Amino acid sequence: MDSELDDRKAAILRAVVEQYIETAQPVGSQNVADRTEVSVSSATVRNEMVALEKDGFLAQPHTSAGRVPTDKGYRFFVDQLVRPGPLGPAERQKVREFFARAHGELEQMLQDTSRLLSGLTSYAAVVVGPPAETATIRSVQVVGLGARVAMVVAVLSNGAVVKHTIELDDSVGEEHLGAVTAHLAPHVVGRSLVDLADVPPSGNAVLDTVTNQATGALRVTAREEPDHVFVGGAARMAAAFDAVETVRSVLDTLEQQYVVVSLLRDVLDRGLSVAIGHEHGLEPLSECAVVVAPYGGEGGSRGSIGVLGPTRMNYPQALAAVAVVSQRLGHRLEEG
Amino acid sequence: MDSELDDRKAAILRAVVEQYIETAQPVGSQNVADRTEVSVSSATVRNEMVALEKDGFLAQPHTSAGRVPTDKGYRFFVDQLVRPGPLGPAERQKVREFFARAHGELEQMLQDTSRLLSGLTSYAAVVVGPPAETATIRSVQVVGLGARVAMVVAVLSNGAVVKHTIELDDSVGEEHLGAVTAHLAPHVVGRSLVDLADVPPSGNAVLDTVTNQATGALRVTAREEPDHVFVGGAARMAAAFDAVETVRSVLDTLEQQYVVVSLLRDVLDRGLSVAIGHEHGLEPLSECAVVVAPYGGEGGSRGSIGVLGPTRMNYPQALAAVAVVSQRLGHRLEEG
DNA sequence: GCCTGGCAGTCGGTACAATCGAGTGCTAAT
DNA sequence: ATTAGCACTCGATTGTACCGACTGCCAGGC
Repeated sequence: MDSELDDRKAAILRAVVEQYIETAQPVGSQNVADRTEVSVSSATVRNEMVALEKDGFLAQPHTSAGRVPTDKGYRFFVDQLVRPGPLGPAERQKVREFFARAHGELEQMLQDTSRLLSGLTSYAAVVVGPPAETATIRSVQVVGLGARVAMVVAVLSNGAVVKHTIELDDSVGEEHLGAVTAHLAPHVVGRSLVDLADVPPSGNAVLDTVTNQATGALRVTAREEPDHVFVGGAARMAAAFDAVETVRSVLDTLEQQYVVVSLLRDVLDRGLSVAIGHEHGLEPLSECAVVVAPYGGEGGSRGSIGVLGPTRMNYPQALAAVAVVSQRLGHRLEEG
Repeated sequence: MDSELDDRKAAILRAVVEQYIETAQPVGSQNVADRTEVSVSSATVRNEMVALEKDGFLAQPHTSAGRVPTDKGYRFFVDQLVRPGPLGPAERQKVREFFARAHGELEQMLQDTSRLLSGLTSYAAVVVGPPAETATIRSVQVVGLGARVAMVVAVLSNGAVVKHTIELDDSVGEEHLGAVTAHLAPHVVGRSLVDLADVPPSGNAVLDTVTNQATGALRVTAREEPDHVFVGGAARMAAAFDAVETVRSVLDTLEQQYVVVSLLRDVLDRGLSVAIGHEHGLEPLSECAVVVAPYGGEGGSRGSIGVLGPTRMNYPQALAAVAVVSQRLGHRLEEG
């Protein structure tokens, strides 16, 4: 394809993208020519611009307006023209402070992280918790709640807790549940939720029934427990767009957590760290770009974080923020 | 005060409010006079309107425009002019179906309930989970996670699970934790998180230290565990306002969960079920109204639900939806 | 052959005036 | 006390003119 551009075209494209990101206004040839990096006249810039437009990197909202980058233009920009970009000192400081006093529970920390990331970039941020598969069960317990209902609770090695209620037969009394716990625990502790073996029968029918219910419940949590998603700074999307209808549809999508999760997963699976406009298939987000990164090392539990903003987002900044936060978060989770 | 209005004034006020709720346009005297309920001329309506405006029930955006209800006008409307209002058959059906197949975990169900309520009203909905105080501990366990970190997990009678990590001394081994659990459990099971007694010392220094850490951790969860809040349909706020800045500030407030919780609590404490505009102190929500109801009976765990919309919300519908859902949800939670 | 200055042309945005019309307040008549 | 009528207000709409920021193209210059 034509994804090669000579130096001058590249410089012009860069100028347009940077300018447009900054001002949100179509940028004209004069404007570009004034930049020191481009030392040709506006007429020459215009000529190059028609070429860039023909190749699909730029577009014109209407005749006699400046040019605006297309998705393809942004793509070239992030792929070829942009280094990760440094984080400002103020932001560095924020990150440092955050991780210095980051404390406590996994979920709370992930939620706070999404707020941090949103604050750093002033876009919406998403943090997907580590999937249950990667953690092993440290402890399991069956607890009676009411007359005929009990709850299976398992503590995982990454500090998450999963639970699921089970319906009991009338014949099961509180006293059986302790036995079930005792019988069940040795066979599941140390394993992951996804590779639970069947527990060998004990001979006692009641006990075995409940035990099977419990392992079944655990398997269910592994399968249908939605990956925990934490969205921070959704309100900032309102500031990023001025069409209220766009805001609505973006927020609407953001509320469907599984959509967000699979979006991030898709992007990562395709080996990308940025998806722009229509590149991800989600129509309601076609005016958005996402910057994604996995966190968590090989050993520990892996998850992903992302920033969602308008296609004209500040890519260098977003890339830097996502990179730093994912790295620090990964470290943090590994040390427990 | 002047909170008494003769029948005609009341009828006119009602007409203005209903019309404005429907069209979002200032409503004029002619428009009101055309209504069958008001059988006087537009001139008379005008005369009454100046009175209503002087008394603060109506306002004029500018001269030569129609009238718009003030917060006080809405207040009179909901207090005097509106019966709870029936739920449409389609909505009834939605509610019925929802509770018919409502299943599983507490948190999931509350989240889904917020979606339901939002769907019924097409405003944003908030569900605040039952506070930890009302539930008693059914089971407690201390589980080692890493080298020097353990987790205290307690299962509550309402099906909630609270957890908190504690830092261990080097000298504490995995084998101690079982002993701590055994020593701790009898003294806390059956009690509420808020009235934990100190556990009498066992004589073993290490064991007692960890036990105290564990009870401390439990107390912390009771105190600082934020009430769980579930917001549904926040995106619908975008459709309710056309000023993007309003949308932003409302969403921003909605993200600060503790603000939302205390808003609902405040309203209920004042014995209200509706708070309009400036009646609740939150400036960013001054263009919003909330309709609130507690759920959960005397015995069971209590929480609250609410609908957040523009001041010109459809009060009859919102009141009906909130009433029905809170009642059904309460029943549902009592039966477990 | 590539750049560039110059120029005609396009088109959105703004400023201004005229007009329209919904709605008001007031008054006089019933 | 009610109402018909009327003068008046003022936002919204329309039309016009104009400005200015662009573009595309062409002809002349390096």
